[in-house]
Amino acid sequence: MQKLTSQRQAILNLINASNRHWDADEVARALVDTGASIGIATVYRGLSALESQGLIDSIQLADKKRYERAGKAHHDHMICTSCGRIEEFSHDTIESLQEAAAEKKGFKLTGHQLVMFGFCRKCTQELDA
Amino acid sequence: MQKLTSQRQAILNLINASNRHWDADEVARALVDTGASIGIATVYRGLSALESQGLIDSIQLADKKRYERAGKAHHDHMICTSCGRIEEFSHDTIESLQEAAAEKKGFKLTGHQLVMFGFCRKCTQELDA
DNA sequence: AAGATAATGATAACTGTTATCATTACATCC
DNA sequence: GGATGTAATGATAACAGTTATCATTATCTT
Ligand SMILES: [Mn+2]
Ligand SMILES: [Mn+2]
Ligand SMILES: [Zn+2]
Ligand SMILES: [Zn+2]
Repeated sequence: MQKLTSQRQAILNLINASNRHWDADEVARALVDTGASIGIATVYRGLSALESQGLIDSIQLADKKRYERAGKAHHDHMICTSCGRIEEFSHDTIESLQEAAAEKKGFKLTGHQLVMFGFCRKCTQELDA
Repeated sequence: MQKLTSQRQAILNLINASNRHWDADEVARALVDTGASIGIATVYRGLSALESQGLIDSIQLADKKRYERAGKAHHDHMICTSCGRIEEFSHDTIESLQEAAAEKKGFKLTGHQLVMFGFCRKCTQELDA
């Protein structure tokens, strides 16, 4: 991929302008809502092109892939199964212990994904009330 | 679910008899190969019924769900992206640091999944050779 | 043995995603 | 500026994994 078309520019701007974790459909709808014209296939291709340029990041959740802006330091995710809120966190010790665990098994790591599920503070309070 | 049918028994026996991580299709084919007659829908229903009984465990990978026998202690997974090998590991400190990270964000954890990707020892050697 | 209920299996339907392919937009060279 | 090669677009088909539908069958309880 070489051409940074107006569609891909629009996708990139949208994602860069927020801290959300977008799925392909949300991106498409948000762009169409601003009056842009973009096909869903173009969104999928654009997202994966932008990701392989390193311009955006992604996490693969159970059902679908979600994209977020790049440039933040590495982090993992905590997902509220009640309201869908996605919280980011990072923990250097966890990261290095992962490396250690891999080494112990003779694995050469290329990546990892740690996802934690539970209830965010707000949802916990609402459920307790 | 209350009825332990021959089909579900067969699924359970198959999974209990190995350390593999099975997807639905593999289970179906393995059972058909032994001469059993079982529909793919029944396999899906059986797997999820057995899981909610706690009789088998699962991990949700990017593309599909995989089932393994229950009863092993909690562990996470390391996957070789070259040969598909799935190695299990557990690390108490990582587990408790996860708890700590969640608490810091006000999250009440209900579960988590840590998957590491890379090259297993064998594949690393083959690639170096 | 009956009756109630849950499971089965073939298949349709659904979701997220990639492939196809004709058309369009860019960029480059003349 | 115009021809030409190349990559992107968009509508839509296809695909994988999974769940839903529904008539039929098996299992459990009395
Ligand atoms: Mn991490
Ligand atoms: Mn763990
Ligand atoms: Zn929440
Ligand atoms: Zn390997």
